[in-house]
Amino acid sequence: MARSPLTREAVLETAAALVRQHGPAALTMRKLAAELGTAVTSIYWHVGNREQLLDALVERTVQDMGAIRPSGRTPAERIVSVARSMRRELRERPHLIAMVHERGLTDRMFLPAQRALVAEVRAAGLSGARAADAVRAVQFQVVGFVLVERNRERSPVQSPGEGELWEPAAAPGDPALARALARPVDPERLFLLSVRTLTEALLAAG
Amino acid sequence: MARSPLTREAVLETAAALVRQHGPAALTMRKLAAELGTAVTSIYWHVGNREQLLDALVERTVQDMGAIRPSGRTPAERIVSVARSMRRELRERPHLIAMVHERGLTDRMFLPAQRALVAEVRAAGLSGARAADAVRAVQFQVVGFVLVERNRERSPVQSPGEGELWEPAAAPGDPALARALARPVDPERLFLLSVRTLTEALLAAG
DNA sequence: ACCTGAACACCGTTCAAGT
DNA sequence: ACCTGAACACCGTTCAAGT
Repeated sequence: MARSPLTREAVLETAAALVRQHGPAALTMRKLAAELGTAVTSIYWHVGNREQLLDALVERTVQDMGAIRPSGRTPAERIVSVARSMRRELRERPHLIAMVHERGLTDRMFLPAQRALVAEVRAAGLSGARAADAVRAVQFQVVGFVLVERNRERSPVQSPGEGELWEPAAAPGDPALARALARPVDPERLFLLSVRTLTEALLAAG
Repeated sequence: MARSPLTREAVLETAAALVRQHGPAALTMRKLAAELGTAVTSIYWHVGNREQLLDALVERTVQDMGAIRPSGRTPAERIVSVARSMRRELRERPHLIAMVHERGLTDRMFLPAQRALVAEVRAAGLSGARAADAVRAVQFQVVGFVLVERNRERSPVQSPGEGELWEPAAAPGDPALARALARPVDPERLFLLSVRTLTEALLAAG
């Protein structure tokens, strides 16, 4: 595909596509060059070395994160809605998000979401250091949950799975508990439960 | 250092040391061979290829995770103590833990901790699916928090840091909030606050 | 200003050959 | 049973040379 003159934008575009589909490990300078129909070394002229290329992709991702529109009737409901938006946005770009995270730009990426959280926390009557704690607790919880979830999906075959390890004997006198632990996790449900519980407890302190 | 006959144990030992100090990326078959004073290819005879070597290291780490001894007077206190133990164990082996996690063995690694959590949750009066939810919510929260924390430490220079972004103007009418958000996160404190809040709220439902 | 190929120093892995 | 070096196919990066 040796086409129109190579441009920084084109390089980033193709690189982003490669990462999105196959992860950052699949982004080699040589494959990228082949994809673009140029010599490997041309890439260096436009975007610098591999590290700088990845940095540029990350920067792009951070810019692309949309604004957050809270919805719901109470502050708690609106915080939960913000959390769900954060999770959705994270899950849509798993590879790129991991790279953003590795570069320590997660906070900057979540600045719009954080502003929304601040507003809701204040609306619930919290202020000062207490309000800051609540905002950060929710933010850590959401990002952490998505990280755990992502890794679980990457290798869904827990060996041996949680299941086998939780024979009824493991929770004597409570077969329902044993059965529940033997079932695979429903992440969506657990996420909602966790965020809702934490949020309501944090706001109740106000 | 061409010494005594090469053994699988020696290979794993040296490999683990390399990973512990410099991370998995620094573990190349050639460097490992140099460290051991053997030919690169000897490693393949003893532990197989690089992937299998990493798998073996992970297996070792999982086995090494100690048992958990809860402490405290109430179930909530004891759950928080379990959470702190989990966090400490995770933080002591950051690289290896990340590898365990990538291979989806986190659940198995935390089986002892999970048993402890189950016991405490039941002691607090929860049972059935509700108890399972509580256990998993705490487990996700702890692992997630440590993952977030770890990535933050790896790249402590948030650019621009949260600080600059939270000029007093950002939280109009609440300079204390703005100041609190401008300060760097105290992970230890935030961890305790988050776990304690979530735990107490989860147990209160029982 | 932009693009190129050759060359370098690194990888993981295979394999035939040694003892 | 254990260890070896040579060889292969892949990396990222530099650099002098082209237009």
